[in-house]
Amino acid sequence: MPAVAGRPCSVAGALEIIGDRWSLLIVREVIFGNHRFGEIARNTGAPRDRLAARLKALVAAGILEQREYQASPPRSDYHLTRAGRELGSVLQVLREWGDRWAVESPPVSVRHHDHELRVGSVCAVCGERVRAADIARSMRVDGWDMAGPTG
Amino acid sequence: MPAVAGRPCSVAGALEIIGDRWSLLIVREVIFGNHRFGEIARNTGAPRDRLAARLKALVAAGILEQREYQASPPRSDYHLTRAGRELGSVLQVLREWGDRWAVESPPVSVRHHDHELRVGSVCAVCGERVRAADIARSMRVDGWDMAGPTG
DNA sequence: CCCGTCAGTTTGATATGCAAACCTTGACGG
DNA sequence: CCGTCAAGGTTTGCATATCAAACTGACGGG
Repeated sequence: MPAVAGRPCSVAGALEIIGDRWSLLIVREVIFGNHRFGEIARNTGAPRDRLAARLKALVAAGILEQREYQASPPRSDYHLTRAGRELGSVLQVLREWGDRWAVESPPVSVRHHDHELRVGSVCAVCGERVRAADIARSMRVDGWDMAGPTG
Repeated sequence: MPAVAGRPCSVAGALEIIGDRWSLLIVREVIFGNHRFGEIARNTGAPRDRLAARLKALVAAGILEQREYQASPPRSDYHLTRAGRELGSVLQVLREWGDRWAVESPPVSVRHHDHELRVGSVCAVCGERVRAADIARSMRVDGWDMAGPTG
């Protein structure tokens, strides 16, 4: 019996960690250079108790690390680990989708050299642009195929 | 006063639409070719009432469209719109992150031509690989900069 | 007639989310 | 001293959301 219901899948696994209402916004703020509890609370709009709980969970999940920047009274801020930094590409893609479909005009400008950044997906192996037609999926775990559980 | 608290941002806007526990798993299943209520319920593990509510919301948000495949008794299935299809790249990136950080070994294999797909980000404008150091951000809305509200 | 399928809806207990107030340590001002 | 303020949370009390499981209603087959 699997630990969780539903198809075993890395997307589900990822969402288990960062798929709540505030995690990605927290990571966004840390990427933006806002490392302190108060800054993150203000800029995300998250309730303080939720934020405290999520920060704790993200530290436990290895996405953030907590650094004490003064000892007395104890004050700490939050920095990205490698796993956290790699969420940057998730945020980029999500931002582009949001720019197109969720807002009227992009509220945040992202410059790349001297032009606006627009991310595109390529296959890192062959360098080709990724198109749905060139992709084939299959399940690697017993008891599942693409249609669902086989048992 | 803004409609929602927190920084105005496309990521927040996107999460407003697909940032709940089930939406991306629903889209995943539809991409996988599972279009019916029962299939999606079984393969995501979502409770049926939540699923019904999310499907309704995703249709309203223009991510899915509902098609009646028989009239009596009325039965419909769900298909992706353009906006929904474009969530594919979000899922790809999220899957890669999950493969690296959320699971022990990738449960789903994605083949591109004759090799395993690994997505990489490039700038669609200049073609260069995207690196954090080449990126500069700024807010386009009054009252906010990268540090937070200026008011 | 009875059973099964499908797409939801209803129900009732439980968990989660929220805003706001509160706590603690210390710095600063008078 | 005394009051006030800042930071980083924690506590409280209430409202809402979520869940599993049972139910509905329209069919179709045997």
